[in-house]
Amino acid sequence: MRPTIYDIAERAEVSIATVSKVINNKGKIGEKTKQRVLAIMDELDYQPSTVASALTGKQTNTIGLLVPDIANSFFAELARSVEDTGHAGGFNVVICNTDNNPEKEIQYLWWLNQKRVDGIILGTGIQNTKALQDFMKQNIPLALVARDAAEIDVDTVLVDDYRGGYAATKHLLKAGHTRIAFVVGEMNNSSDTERLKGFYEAYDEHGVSREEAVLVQDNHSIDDAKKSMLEALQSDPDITAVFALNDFLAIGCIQAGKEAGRRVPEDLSVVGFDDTFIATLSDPPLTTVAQPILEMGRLVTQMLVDRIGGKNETTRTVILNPELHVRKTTANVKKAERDVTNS
Amino acid sequence: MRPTIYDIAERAEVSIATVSKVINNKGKIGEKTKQRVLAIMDELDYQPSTVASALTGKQTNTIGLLVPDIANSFFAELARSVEDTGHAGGFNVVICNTDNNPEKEIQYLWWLNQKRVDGIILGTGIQNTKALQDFMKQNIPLALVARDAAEIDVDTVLVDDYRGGYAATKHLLKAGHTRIAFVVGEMNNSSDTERLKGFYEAYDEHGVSREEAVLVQDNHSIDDAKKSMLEALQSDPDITAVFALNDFLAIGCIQAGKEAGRRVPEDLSVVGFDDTFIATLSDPPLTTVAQPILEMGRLVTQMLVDRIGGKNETTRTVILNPELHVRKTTANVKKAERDVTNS
DNA sequence: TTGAAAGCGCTAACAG
DNA sequence: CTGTTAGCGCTTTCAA
Repeated sequence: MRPTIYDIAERAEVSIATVSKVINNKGKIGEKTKQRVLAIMDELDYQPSTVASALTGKQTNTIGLLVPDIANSFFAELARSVEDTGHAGGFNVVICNTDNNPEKEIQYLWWLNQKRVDGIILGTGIQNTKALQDFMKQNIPLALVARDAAEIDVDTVLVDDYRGGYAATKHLLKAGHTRIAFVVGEMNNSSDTERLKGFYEAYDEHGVSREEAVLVQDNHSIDDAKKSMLEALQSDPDITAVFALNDFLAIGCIQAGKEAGRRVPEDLSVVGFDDTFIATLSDPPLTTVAQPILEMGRLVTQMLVDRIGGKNETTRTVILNPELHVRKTTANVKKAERDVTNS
Repeated sequence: MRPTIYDIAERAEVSIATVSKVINNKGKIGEKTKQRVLAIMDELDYQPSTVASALTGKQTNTIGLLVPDIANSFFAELARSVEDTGHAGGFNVVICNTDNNPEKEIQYLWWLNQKRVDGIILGTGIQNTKALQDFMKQNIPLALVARDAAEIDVDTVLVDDYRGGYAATKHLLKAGHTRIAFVVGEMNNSSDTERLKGFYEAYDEHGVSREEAVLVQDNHSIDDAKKSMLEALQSDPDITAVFALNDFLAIGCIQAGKEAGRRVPEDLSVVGFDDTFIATLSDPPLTTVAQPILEMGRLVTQMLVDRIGGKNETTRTVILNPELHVRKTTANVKKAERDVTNS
């Protein structure tokens, strides 16, 4: 069996209290005893049980991370950043895939609570606000990332989605596009709605009627986006550009464009969102609104760790600026028309 | 504060032993008391502390997963599968990114041990065999996935890398390619060496001299692959095909090809490995040797969970068959020559 | 059926 | 400086 603090105490001929003190480097212990105890701990491969010390009021040094799907690059990259930062602070992180399923979200929350994790990062929308507020009575540190939830008062890190939507749209509008497809998932979270607001704001500012825009909803995968974009392109050939709310959907749109015989970017401009690695690997490389994923992960984790440590009193919301990364999937609409004529 | 078993017992006017029994559905308790206790637990949002019960001999219901980098799609998809399967069995999973760094590998192992996780899945090469064997004295259930380690006796799930390498190469050879670049990372694990063996075996079988092959090593990223492939292509224009050991590297090679003015697949055929989602999203879609990632994750996790539960006595090694998925990045070399002549 | 009591491995007063 | 002791929240005999 694994050695316990008693085994160490016995072999070192001291009390368990003394051993505990050298483990935690607390109180005063003679240098000699300390060395002796240390030597024996080493010899026996002794490690204090986190389980036992957690029971006596200490932490579990574990945090939970809820995301819709870790296989989605955005969340994978975010998780990497969270884990790195947590690791640096002595924390392990347990991942939870919610699939945006309200029941799984709540279930995971309670599971983590039962395991006495020290804190939880929510990278998934919590649909059931009531249940969440109930949960918060447990008083376990929470932090939000890439999600906004005005109803609850917790540390939050996100990107200015409104500006992101605005920037992407303006870029397209300036290139002469007016009939733009807005390709989105469920449109059930603040990110989506904020981006749409920015989208419309740009329309207004350019004096283009919002009627010109075409909303393409309910896209949950590359294939969904491809399919619905294909339909949109067929029923409305005037569409010359698309703004997709994540890089995956954008890739689907590029594929749809190609399948519909539209060259990208000459005949169809595409802008994505997130700037995960697939944006650079796409062909052509994708113009997209970049979220500083790694920084977001680092920030939330740091905020959560600080809160666990009892620092920062008031809750904070950090809003980062998204940045439009112009690559090769967007072109001037005039150029597009000229090309079409020539071919 | 969170309610404890004592609070429940008090309110229900029974002993904590009774409460414990209804929690675990053990022993015999009167239906009435049972209902009363249950009602109170519910009312108080009571959840037994995993920490406390783990201290009294029960499990933590947590497993660890070590991977080089969760941001790498192969491991992200694997992690998703592991988490799903674990979740179904009542386990949470904590992720650990090792970056293939021997020190991090060992450190994580001991961290997890200290937290008393019930088992660990190794999806990363453990370079330090000695340290690993030392660790195994802790007697904590271990399982390997996508890695082979003949030195240690643990449950293992992997793909037949030899066959995978052979299949990919044969596909290229049959298309008339002989000068093939073998693009690999560090070549420091069994997967890589086995695939190389399969690669050479195909050469031998086709009566092509192994001298024809060109090894391109030390590629750790898309950019690495792109760069070294570009160099290879310039210094050796006779190369007409490449076999890259993962999809990322393959994408880099496609990019290199395009940059070198080679059309893919007409002037350069590319075969990857893994079949992560980026293979379908690449342009053209990537021909690649598919690993059944989800199944692999499901299997190891199930094996580990079974072992934790005290089932399966002897350790097992499950070898899955890789499958060549032919898509659009490979073409006949003759056709390539003809095309070149025409243009 | 129910309960009393002894631990699980560790921490934290409080005494010496 | 070092040791004694009382818990932390739960499980598990063993009696009643």
